[in-house]
Amino acid sequence: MAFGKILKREFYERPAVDVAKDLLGKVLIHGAAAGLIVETEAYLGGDDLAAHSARGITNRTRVIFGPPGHAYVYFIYGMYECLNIVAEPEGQPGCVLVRAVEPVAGIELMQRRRPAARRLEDLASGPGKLTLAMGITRAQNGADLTRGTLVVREPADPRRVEIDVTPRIGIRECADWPLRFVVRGSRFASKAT
DNA sequence: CAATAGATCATCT
DNA sequence: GATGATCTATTGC
Repeated sequence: MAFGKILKREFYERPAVDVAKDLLGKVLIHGAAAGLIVETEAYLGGDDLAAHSARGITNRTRVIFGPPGHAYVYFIYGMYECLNIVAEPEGQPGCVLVRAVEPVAGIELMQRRRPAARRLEDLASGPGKLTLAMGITRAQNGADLTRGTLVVREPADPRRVEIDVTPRIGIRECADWPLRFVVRGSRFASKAT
């Protein structure tokens, strides 16, 4: 694989907002499938009531309070899974929802897993689509993203990207907080920009 | 095009 | 028992 180094634990051990912005342009890899991250959202601790961690530690939210650089995968709407990456030092809640990637490897595999996607731009242009395309399920909940089959790497060809900031999608609480980050001009981001 | 309904279940009240 | 960090197909302009 012609990608750069795996991001280290320290990358994730920072405020969720910083991690969310800096993940744009990095490469999400699961097995043979890989994609450039083009859209993320930050979910914070404190008074961010939109975050799953806002009501404290439960069986489901446990990993959000755990060490950074791990995956938080949850099941939503009876049908879809969403991938988050835990940020902040251990003990502090905070994570980054990965909403969309630009497919760069294992594209045929992803297309097989997403027959409904007619165009490359629709393969992983949303949190539910992304997990389907990449084959990510709750089996990956708690997985360490600095080792194993699910990792994030530096891109082979790092490019500087411009970032658009918008409110987060699909939430009721804190619906106007500017915590969604999108690679400007990307055709692979979700549509509700 | 935009708007809407339906699918479907883990989690928390 | 209600709700939700969604997606797709379908309907109606």
